[in-house]
Amino acid sequence: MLDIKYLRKNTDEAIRRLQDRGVASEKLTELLSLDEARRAAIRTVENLKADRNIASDKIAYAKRNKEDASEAIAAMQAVSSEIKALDSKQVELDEQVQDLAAHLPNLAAPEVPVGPDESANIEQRVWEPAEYQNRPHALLESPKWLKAHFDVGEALGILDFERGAKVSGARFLYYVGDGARLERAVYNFMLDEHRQEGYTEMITPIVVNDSAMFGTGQYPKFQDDAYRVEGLDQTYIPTAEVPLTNYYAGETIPAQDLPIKFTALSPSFRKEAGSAGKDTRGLIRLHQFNKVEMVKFTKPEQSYNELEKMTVNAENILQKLGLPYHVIMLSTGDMGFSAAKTYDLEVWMPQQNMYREISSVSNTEDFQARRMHITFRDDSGKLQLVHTLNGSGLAVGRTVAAILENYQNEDGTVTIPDVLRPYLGGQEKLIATPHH
RNA sequence: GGAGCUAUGGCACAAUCUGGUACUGCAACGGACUCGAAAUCCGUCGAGCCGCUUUUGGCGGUGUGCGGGUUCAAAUCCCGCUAGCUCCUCCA
Repeated sequence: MLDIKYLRKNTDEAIRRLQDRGVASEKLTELLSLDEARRAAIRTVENLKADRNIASDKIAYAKRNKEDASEAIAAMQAVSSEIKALDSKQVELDEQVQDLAAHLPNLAAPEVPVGPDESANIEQRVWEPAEYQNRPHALLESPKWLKAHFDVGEALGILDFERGAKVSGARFLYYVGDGARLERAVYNFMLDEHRQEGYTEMITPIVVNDSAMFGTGQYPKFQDDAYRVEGLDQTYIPTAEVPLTNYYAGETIPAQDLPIKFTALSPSFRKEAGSAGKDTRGLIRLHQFNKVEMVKFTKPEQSYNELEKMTVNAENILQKLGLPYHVIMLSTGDMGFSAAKTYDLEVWMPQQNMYREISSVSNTEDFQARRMHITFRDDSGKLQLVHTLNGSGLAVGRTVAAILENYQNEDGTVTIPDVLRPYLGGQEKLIATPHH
């Protein structure tokens, strides 16, 4: 949620910055004129209420003294019904203002490139492991035997998309045998790394209420992509960002505790509405996938420094796994609803011959904190909104996909990255094995 | 799922039956006393949100778990909900 006072005072600037985010200027002018009407209604009704409070005191005083107050009561009857009518009018305006405001995206930080979509994103840096040029799939022309990750996984018998579809539907799968073990190794590795970096490990609810979904900005605008539990005020989380960030909803955090860092593994559920036909095979786009998430609560002046650190925390995972990637800064048109600034990490997929998103790290500044009412007391004792950040560290399924594609060998086996071997009993390769 | 009880400042509680300024204590803050501190005494103390404003402040509105209703007036009466506790039932 944007600060309505900022919108009032800096209307021209706000219009321009919202246009950068693809919001028509009429949305803001409509909001502000409703807000003006709302404040006028408040002024009127509050004057009446002040009168009523004084009159009520007089009536109470008279009653205590056994005097007749019927004339004053009769006069107040009219005032009271007027207040009632004006009150409901004001509540109506209030709801309209809230509803419009709740649909406005966050404003982009000044350094974020302005553009309509991903074409305006800016590459920040590229990384690849030192020995990468020696791998066969790093060649300009990929060898013929190079397979897509889902073909590698199906040939090894460790990914079963057919039975996933049979039991649940399209975009669901079973990990089988070493596939399940590899997935588990990957997220255990990620959690251990983040814990060493000072993140507190959490296991969160994976079903949350509407207020939590509103707090992080998924609701009310993006309900269509959520797995809502029918008949209940509850939703399967699209990311652990929701329960992790809402942990402190409505609370004042002791200032000396900031910054606070959480990490959690969780399944993530997304309907992928509007993605029909895209990435229909493999681990890239599923209705349910595992993700290790990082969340931070910071003081305002810390948040951009912490954003850089969190991005490095995500990059560290890819570097230790030896997976090539690049970091891009998303443009105003490509960023998520709540973000003021976002870095995406995209991992190299050699068979697709392109980078694919594997992590997204964002500073939402006080946008989510205002929706959730998360505050701290600054040095002068005043309440201030915290800043919240979130980032994937990383999407686990996509990491498995990147490993299968980047570490596959000509004989169909997959070499296990060094850092994962301790999590797999020292195993060095994935080899096709029968299972039941 | 069933029954009962509970929800009031940072904490602990009173007022609820019988509607009319939300009591008191602790904590906190300011001051007096003191070389200083403790103790004692005096004073202040409803967080947050909203509106107005001449903006280190002032005035007003709201605010007794949440949402409604009745009433001139609701902590108090009525309806619905949520959370916690106890018992029953069920369960990994």
